[in-house]
This record gives sequence, C-alpha cells and structure tokens, in this order.
Amino acid sequence: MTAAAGAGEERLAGLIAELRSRGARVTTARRSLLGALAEAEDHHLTAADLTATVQRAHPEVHLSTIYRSLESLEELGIVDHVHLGHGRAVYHLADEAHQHLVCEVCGAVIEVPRETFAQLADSVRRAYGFSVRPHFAVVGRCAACGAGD
Amino acid sequence: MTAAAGAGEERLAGLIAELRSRGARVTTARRSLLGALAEAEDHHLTAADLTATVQRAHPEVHLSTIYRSLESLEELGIVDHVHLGHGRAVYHLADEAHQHLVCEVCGAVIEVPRETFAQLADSVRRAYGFSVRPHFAVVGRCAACGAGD
DNA sequence: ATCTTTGCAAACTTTTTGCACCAAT
DNA sequence: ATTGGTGCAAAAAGTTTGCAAAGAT
Repeated sequence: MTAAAGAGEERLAGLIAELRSRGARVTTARRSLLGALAEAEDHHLTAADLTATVQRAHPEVHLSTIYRSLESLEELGIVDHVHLGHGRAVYHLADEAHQHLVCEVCGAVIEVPRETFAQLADSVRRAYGFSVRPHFAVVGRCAACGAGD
Repeated sequence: MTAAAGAGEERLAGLIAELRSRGARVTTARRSLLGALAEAEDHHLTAADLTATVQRAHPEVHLSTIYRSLESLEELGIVDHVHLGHGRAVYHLADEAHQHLVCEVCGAVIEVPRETFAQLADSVRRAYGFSVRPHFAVVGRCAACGAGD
C-alpha cells in the first residue's frame, strides 16, 4: 500500500493543485474522489463504485455529490467518462484516454492504447474531417469468442 | 406515398415471412413496427419514435410492447439497435449496419457506410482479433466544429 | 386448446435537480 | 461574509417486468 499510495499521492497533489488554481473549492468529497480515481489507474469505475470507495473513508458523501463533482471535474478537463455498456458510465482521469473494445459474448474489455487508436482516428479524420474522441465503447467479439454467428 | 410504400411493402412482406418461418407470431404490433422500421430507411428511431409511428394506425399499442417486440426481433437477428447518445437507443433493420459519428458540439450525425467502415473494422480485427459491431456511436467533433480545444 | 404476445401499471436503474444548510475561501 | 458545494429526498428518463386478458396458431 505504501509505494503505490506514494505514487498516487504525488499525482493527487497535482490534481488538487490544479483544482485550486482553477478557482474550484477543494472539499473532502473532491479530494477523496480524485484519490479514488488516481488509485483506480486504468480500472473502469462507475459513479456508484467511486461513491463506495469514497464512503469507506467518508460515509456521509452522497452519490449525488459524486455525480456533481464528476461533472465539475469534467468541465475542468480533469476527468472524462466513457460508456462501456448500456446503462452505466465509467470515469477516469482525463489523460488516460484510450478506446475500449467490449466483447458482447464474454464481456471482456480490451483497451486500445492511445497510439494504436490514433492510427484509426486518423483514417476517420482524413476521410470525414471528424476527430474521434473515445467516448463509447466499441462492441463486437473478441478473438476467443469468434467473428460472427 | 405509393412508390415508396410499394418498395417498403415488398420488404415488409419478406420480414413478416421471416418472422413467421421462425415460429414467431405475426401480430398487429409487430407488423406495424416492422413497417415503421422499413419506412424509416436510415433514420434513427428511438423506441418512443417507433411507438408514436405505430400508434398513428394502432393507438392501443403500448410502449412496452414495442420494447418487447424490438427485443424479440433482435433475438431473431431482424433488428439491431445502436446507442447514439447518453440515454436513448435507436433501432434499425439488421442489414443496414453502419457506424455513426456523432459530433459532440453540434450534434450532427454522420453515417459511415458499410464499406468504409469495413476497412477500419479490418484494422482492428488484424491488430486485436476483435470483430467490431457498430453498436455505440463514435463521439468526436465534425469538420465544421473543429478538431479539439 | 394452447401458448405466445399484449396492455397496463408499477418497478427499476442511472442520472439530475430543488432546496436548505454547511463549509472553503 | 460570501458563494460554491453538500446532503437529502424527490423527480426524470429510459427500459424492464408481473400479471391477467387477448389473440395467433
């Protein structure tokens, strides 16, 4: 816990400084939420997940506060969210942009790293002048589950 | 209305035959729903849109019936749905597979036709063994709205 | 006659909002 | 002292479900 928390805390300090410098208030909920996001690394956490994590240390923090905080953080460009499946959105720190491939058969989530994804995004930009932002998961079938029916 | 309806009706007859041959019952709601989908061509219709269309001729058909019919039709491979934005899903006949690009600024929906999309899908398949099915819209910025911040 | 499908109402899930109170600056 | 943020409860929005009645085969 110490080494990992050490790296996470460096990160966290920067994020909090960023918050403050943008004129946003640094509250317990936001600090804890950013902590949860920084710890999560590349996991896919829903608002409910994040609330549960935050509530381990601060049980009074409400789900609606998490939603509002996430919204604020998104406006500041610190956080981004992605839709993996039908209902829920998952949140991550904004610099970890990547595309998700979700297998509709086994549910596996494959992450396409930035650089690989950039090549695909480029083809789309060249063909359509459209700049892709990875915001919804791409659904299909993973290698193990086969190509079609 | 006649020429377009004529083409639509040919199509419709085939879809209904398909339904019947698969052992599903051909009901007023389903017939009308398939009609609405066939007429819609490449428009993006939500369950609520489809219900409204069906209800013009059959006011008693309930939204939940439309949802259940759409579900059955999807299981039969006749219908497919795509998530364009946050809440709603849009439905279309299964053979009209295409990818949607949705501009997060102006809301424009660009359709990437099958063949163009196939090239992109191929790169993903080669790199990841993953077969893409266009199920969520790709969000980004259209040419008019600019590349990024 | 059988068994699927429907209509309705109510539940559910995820996210948003109104409002009074609290706390960061 | 301000004013932005929070907790709570309640509302939205979209979709799903239980059940008894209706309809397709």
